[in-house]
Amino acid sequence: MTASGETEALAEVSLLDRLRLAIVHGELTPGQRLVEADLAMRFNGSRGAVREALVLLENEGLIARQRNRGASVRPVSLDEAIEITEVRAVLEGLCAAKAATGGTAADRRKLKSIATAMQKAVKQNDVLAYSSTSQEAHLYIRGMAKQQTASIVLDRLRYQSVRYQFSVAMLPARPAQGLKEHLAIIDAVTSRSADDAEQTMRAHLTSVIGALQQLAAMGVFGAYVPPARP
Amino acid sequence: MTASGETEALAEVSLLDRLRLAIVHGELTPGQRLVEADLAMRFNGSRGAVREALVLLENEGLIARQRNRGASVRPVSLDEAIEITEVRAVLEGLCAAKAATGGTAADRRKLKSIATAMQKAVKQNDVLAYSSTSQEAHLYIRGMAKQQTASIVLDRLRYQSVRYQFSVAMLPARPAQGLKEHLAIIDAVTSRSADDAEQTMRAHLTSVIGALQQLAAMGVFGAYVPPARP
DNA sequence: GTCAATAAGATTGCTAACAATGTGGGCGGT
DNA sequence: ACCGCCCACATTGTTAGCAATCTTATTGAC
Repeated sequence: MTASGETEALAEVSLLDRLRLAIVHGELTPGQRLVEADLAMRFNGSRGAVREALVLLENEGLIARQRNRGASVRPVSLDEAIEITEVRAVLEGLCAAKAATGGTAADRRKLKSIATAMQKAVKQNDVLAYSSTSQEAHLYIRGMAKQQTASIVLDRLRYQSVRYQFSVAMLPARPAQGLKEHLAIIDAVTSRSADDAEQTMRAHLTSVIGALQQLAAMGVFGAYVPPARP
Repeated sequence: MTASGETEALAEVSLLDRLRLAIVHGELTPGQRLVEADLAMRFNGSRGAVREALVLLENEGLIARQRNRGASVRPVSLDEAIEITEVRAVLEGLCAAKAATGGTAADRRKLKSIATAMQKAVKQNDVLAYSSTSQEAHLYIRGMAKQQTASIVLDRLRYQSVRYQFSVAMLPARPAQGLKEHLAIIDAVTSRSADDAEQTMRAHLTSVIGALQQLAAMGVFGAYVPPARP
C-alpha cells in the first residue's frame, strides 16, 4: 500500500541481499558512508529494516559501524582475503571428503558432466563460462557433502572475497591451471576417495592463495580503492 | 540517566552477550518464546537494542525468528553438534598447523606450562580444572595461529554446542583420553611440526565426535528438552 | 460431538518525532 | 597566520503509538 508501487512486485529479494549486492558490486565503494535514512529511501524499506541489514552486514565483515557515528563500507585487505581462502581451503576440503563418501551415483554423473562443460569452456577460452562452471562444481560438491554448518560458513565468507576472486580468474594462466585442479578434485570425488578429495581441494585453494599473492606483487589492489568523497 | 540505576554501572557487557548467556546457561529453555518487550524489561534496554541482539542470535543459530511471529530459543540437535565439531576439527587443525610454524619460543614455553597444569588437574581428578585448562590450551593455540578469520568463526560456533561440550567432559573416561590427545597436540605444536599439529588436533576432535555419539547412544539428550508450556 | 467461521488478544513491524552524540566550521585570541 | 573553543548541523539511538499479522478461544452449523 505504499505510493511507489514500482519495485513492489519483484521485491522477493531481501533488502539485505540488495544492499550486500550493491556493496559487492562496487556501487557503494569502500570507505563510503552509509546513512540509514538514505538507504531506506534508495531501497524503499523502513529505517528499521535498514538497521537490521546493517547489523548483519557488520557481522559479515562487509561494513564497519561505530556507535552514534554510522556505518561505512569496509575495504577487505589482501591479508584478509588470504586468511579467508585458507579457511575456505579446510572447509571445502571437509566438504569434498564428505561428498566423496556420501554422494549418490547420480551425483557423480552430474559432477562428471560439469567437468566436461568446464573443459569445453577452457578449450574455447570462455573465461566467463569457466568461472561459472567452476563455481557450479564447488557448489555441487558442497551440496553432496550434506554439511550444512560448513555450507553456511562458506556462504558467509564468500561475499568478503568476491572482489578478489574475480581478479584471480582474470590472471592469464589461471583457467588452464584451475581446470587441471578442478578435474583432479572431481576425479577424486567421483572415485569416492575421501582423502584424495580433501587433498586435491586443499591443493586447489592453496594455488588460489598463490595467485592472490602474485596479484598483490603486481600491485593490482591499489587500483579500485578511491578515497571517494563527493 | 534512567530511574533504575542498579545494573547501570556494571553494564559493560552488551545486551547481546547477556541474552546469549541466558540462553546458553539454560535460563531460557529451548522452545521458549522470546518476547521483545519482555526482554527489553528484563535486560533494561530499548526494544530496538533487543531486536538487534535477536537478529544476531538468529544469525548465530541460537534462536529462530519468524516474521510477525517472534523469536524462540532453538534447540540444537545432536546431528548439528556433530556437524559443528567436524567444522571445528578442520578449523582448529588449521590453527594448530599455523601455531606450530608461527609461534614464538615464549609461546611454546607457555603452552608447555599449560600442559603440565592439565596433567596435574587430571591426576587430581579435578574435572573442572581439566576442562578450563584444556579450553585454555585450545584458545592459546588459536592465538598463536594469528588467523583471525578462523578464530571468529570458531567463536561463533562455540555457543551452539556448549551444552554438549559440557556433557562430553562428564564422561568418565574422558579426562584421561582427552589429556593424552591434548598432550600430543601440544607436543606437535611445540615441535614446530605443522602436519603433526593438524593431524593430532583433528584426531582429538574426531574423538570428541565419538564421545558425542556415545552420549547419544546412552540417551542423554532427551533429558534437558522439556516441551515446556506453562 | 466435530468442524469451520469468526472475533478477540497478543506481538511484531513501521512511522514519526525526539533526545543523545559526534562532526565540522566559524570565531576570537594570540 | 595559527590555535583552541564553541555552536550549529547531521546522524544515530530511543520512545511511544499505531497498523498488520498471527494465534487462540468462542460461537454456531451440521
